[in-house]
Amino acid sequence: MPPVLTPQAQDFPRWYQEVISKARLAENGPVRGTMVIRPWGYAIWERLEAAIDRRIKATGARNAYFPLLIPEAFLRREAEHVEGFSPELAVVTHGGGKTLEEPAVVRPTSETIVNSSFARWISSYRDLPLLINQWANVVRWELRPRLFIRTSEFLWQEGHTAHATRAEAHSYALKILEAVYADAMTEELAIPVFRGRKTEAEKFAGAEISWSCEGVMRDGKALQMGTSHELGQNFARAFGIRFSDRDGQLRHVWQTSWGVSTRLLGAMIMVHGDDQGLRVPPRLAPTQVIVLTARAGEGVLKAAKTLIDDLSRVGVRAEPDDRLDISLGRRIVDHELRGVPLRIELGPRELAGGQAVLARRVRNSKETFALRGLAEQVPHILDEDQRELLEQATALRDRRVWRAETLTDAIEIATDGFARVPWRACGPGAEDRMAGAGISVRCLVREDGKPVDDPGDDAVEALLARAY
RNA sequence: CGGGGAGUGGCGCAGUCUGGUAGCGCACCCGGCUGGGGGCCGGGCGGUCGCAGGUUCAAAUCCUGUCUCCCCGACCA
Repeated sequence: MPPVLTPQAQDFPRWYQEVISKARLAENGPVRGTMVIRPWGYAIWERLEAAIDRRIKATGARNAYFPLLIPEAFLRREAEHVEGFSPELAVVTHGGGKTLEEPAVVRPTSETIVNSSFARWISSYRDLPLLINQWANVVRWELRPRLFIRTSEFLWQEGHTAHATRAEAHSYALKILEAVYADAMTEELAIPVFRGRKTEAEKFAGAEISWSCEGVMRDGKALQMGTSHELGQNFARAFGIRFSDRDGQLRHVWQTSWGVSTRLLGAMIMVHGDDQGLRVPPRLAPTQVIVLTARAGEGVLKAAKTLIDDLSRVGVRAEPDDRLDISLGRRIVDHELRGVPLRIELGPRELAGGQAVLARRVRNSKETFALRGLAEQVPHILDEDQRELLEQATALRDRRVWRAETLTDAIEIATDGFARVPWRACGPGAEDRMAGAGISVRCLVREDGKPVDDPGDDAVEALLARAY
């Protein structure tokens, strides 16, 4: 595997600098391991964010913003939740020049502060379902931050909902997993994902059931790309979120929470990146076509401008590169490193023949096209490349997944990929054994593809892998 | 907290074992050439070798102490 694909500190490729940079802990610096997304990376994120946001809103959810600081006592209300998060909290002890009577934590996630509001907002079944989402940065003081994948501060989307029944909460949690997360990952990021249920050991602190999307990186390791939790009535009881039902009974709400983060950018890099740099899916690329003028000349600049206008007219995001003071090779490499999907080269030579060279980043190919009518073909080429990226990623994934019948075989396989093994065959204590080998159950799935209602069912399989 | 490794011009590194004029690549500056895949030639600027102490005629190099950073593991979107 090309080492360049894994964002290890020792092999930061140059293109990494274009997407993200790591802010170091310094006197004037921010939190250790905080991500700073640079303009090109941010523009990619912005498109991804918009794509996810659209899908979230289509489920009926609305955006809101909640406070950054959470009274410590809120965290303590849900026993498992506080236990899960305590070690990684950043705590504010001073404010206004004085020691605070009660410390406040910087949100690691917002269940507690959101639910303290929900308790006041909900009183009737008519208030349900309440579907709220927020885009926010959160802080988790991880022992060991990892670039892209686990930074101390990260930007994400967290959804919080309240429903009248368990069944409603259940189906909503799955709708988010499927119609929002899996769909955006497949269609926008061009990354295929496994959807499944977390084991008791792996589920979210405070949840009854956690569902997740698991991606397979180029090196065979797993990345949890998104989670959707069924919180049952745990937080409802802790925060007193009750409603009068149709029958006049006072009941606790059933809740969900779910999130995806800038980690998705890490997934994009680790799945699609190659030794030439990043490859950005056309749908997410801030610039889809770079029109590169090879040499100066009266006709050339004009032809480039015309082409860009034509491309814009058919809905393609195109930009010129006419920096003739920089060598051609340098300019080409710049765009390759950033993963701009298409590069069209124009020079006197092409112009004389009424042609242009089209270089496709996804398949690393180069062909000559007639200039006339080229713009109209570009949208189709971009669609094709988007599809091809997904196909490549799917093939890559499928090569990494193997079936096993016993836990021993599965552990062997999972040291270098994914093992799919009957969960029942693993038996009690299986997860401890895996942990010894650096492996974990990424999620539980069913052979028939349906969600896992009962982990004890014969049809349930476990997906084992090493994880980021 | 456990196990490794590294601190040398702006960045990346060699030199340390075996003490003897601090070097290389990139970047930067100047001049010229070149311009269809990270340009070439020549000239230049820039470092009290993490810090403190010690040994020695002489320390980046040996000794003692100390600080910092990175990697692997444990925690995790």
